[in-house]
Amino acid sequence: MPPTTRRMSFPRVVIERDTDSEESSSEEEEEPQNFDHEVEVEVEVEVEEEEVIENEKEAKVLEDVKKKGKAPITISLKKVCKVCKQTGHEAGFKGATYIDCPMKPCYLCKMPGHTTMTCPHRVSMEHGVVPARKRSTRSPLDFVFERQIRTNVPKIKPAFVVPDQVDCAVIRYHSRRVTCLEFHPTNNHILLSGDKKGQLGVWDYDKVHEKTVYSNIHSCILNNMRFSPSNDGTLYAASSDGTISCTDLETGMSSALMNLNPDGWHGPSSWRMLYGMDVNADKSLVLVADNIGYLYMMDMRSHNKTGEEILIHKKGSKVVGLQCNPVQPELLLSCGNDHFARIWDMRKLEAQSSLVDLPHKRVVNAAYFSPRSGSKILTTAQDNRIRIWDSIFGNLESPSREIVHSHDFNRHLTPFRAEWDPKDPSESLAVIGRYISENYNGAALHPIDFIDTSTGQLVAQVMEPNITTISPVNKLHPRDNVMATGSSRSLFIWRTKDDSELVQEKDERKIILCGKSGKKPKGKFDCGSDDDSDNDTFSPKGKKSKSNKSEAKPSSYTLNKFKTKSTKSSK
DNA sequence: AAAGCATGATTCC
DNA sequence: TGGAATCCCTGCTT
Repeated sequence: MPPTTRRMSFPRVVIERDTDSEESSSEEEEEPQNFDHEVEVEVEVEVEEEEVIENEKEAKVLEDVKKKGKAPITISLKKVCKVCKQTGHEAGFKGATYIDCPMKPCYLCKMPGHTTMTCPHRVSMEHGVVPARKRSTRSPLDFVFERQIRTNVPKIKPAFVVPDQVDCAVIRYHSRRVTCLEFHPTNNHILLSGDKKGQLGVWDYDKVHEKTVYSNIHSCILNNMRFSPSNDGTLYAASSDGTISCTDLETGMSSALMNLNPDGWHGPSSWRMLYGMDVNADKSLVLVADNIGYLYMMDMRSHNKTGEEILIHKKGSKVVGLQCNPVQPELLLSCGNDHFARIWDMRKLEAQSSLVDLPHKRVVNAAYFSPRSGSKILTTAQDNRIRIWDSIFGNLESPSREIVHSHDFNRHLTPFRAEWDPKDPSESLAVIGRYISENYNGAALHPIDFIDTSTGQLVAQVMEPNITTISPVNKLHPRDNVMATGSSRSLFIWRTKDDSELVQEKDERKIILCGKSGKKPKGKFDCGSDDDSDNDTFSPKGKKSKSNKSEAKPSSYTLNKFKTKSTKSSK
């Protein structure tokens, strides 16, 4: 299947400023940023000329120094690479295209000797995602064996359905970046979102305006949340404040069930945080793990801790992911900062007793069993590789596939996690946001990638000109062809184009602006009042139009800045 | 428009 | 072993 291409036109967008005062709290006064699309102008620097000038300047400096008879002070007037501090090249954005520092290893595959632009993992596919070569550490017998075991995976892969169009959004809904998302297990239009500040958002994206942010549940990062398997109005959340919260979504009442810091703050070295979390319906347990390698279990009925904590990862390292196998709930998968993902048998859980250790080259952000058979494992590591083990019953010595994909660690971003599409019967489609940007007709955009993990092929990359921030948090709906994205502080709901047109009468999107909006509204998502620039087309109208030869795209497509419903905006 | 800040894994000593 | 320096395509503010 060829990669799904970008949409050639974008629908009209209805923007509404949030009127209720439910917006998430935010200390600072906020000002919307500009979003006037300035098309990239390629500045072709005449290097030689510049060098001459610089040399002249340098010579002058040297001359002055000589006159004064003092020891020469080294003043470099040459432009210096901000990455390696050497001259002769410069790293950074040239328009919407990022130029790597050639002295550093490739930002994509991390190998030295080339840059992202010429990375072999990018060249063949134009957009940076290709399969790594399959490792040949397995014998043919392994594959035969594996085929016998994996019986419940369909032989013919159905066509993937990709939600590729933003249907509605809440902009600046959270007061800090979004850290996790969860769809309501039974109510199809409810999206739960957690943020770095510990706030919990509940948004009915069908009735777009129905949204709440709870700000008093946690005091810092909400790392993971799960619904109670026995009561879908109850949500558990694990936070870096060291507590598990249990929230009744009807009443908004919340209680802390576990507190790893009962004595309060005694400095960063003693503060405990909760990261990984899952629920085990069979055993009626909430499983959580902390920042120093321990696993805790809590009974969901009594809300009491059961048993002692168990060291499941290297002491002192974060355990960021926990998941019980969907088919065999006594199988537990964990992953963390010690560069391992591990499989455990919950019937004999103790330190050092893992069934399997899956080594990675860097921190493992996430590890998931496949959603239906539970027999595959998908991990996301900070070495820019997605790894897939095709069968937990087969040879687990090395991953079945490693897919090079840009999802680096950045301390200011929520860690990326590749997640399975729960609706894909073949258990091969996964979604993950992309770190490095693509020059998209002059705008640097960060697509969300859909990857066929059975081949490593990029199935689709979805993006939206108005989302200029990176989208590390993405969740596919368990039943509908819907995807939720958390990008910076905003939430987006994507649908497939056809579905979207069924839902919306016209080709219209509903965008709700939250957060304090300050003075003159102007720019992205915010052309509400007087900023009524009719220039909605986004085309290389630039001055020296020598840019984008390679981007052989239509000369213009409609960007449709998100408009207000108010009378003024539609011309 | 440029600079500053928030702040986590890793490396180095 | 532990603290300091380093970092890199961020996102926001002043």
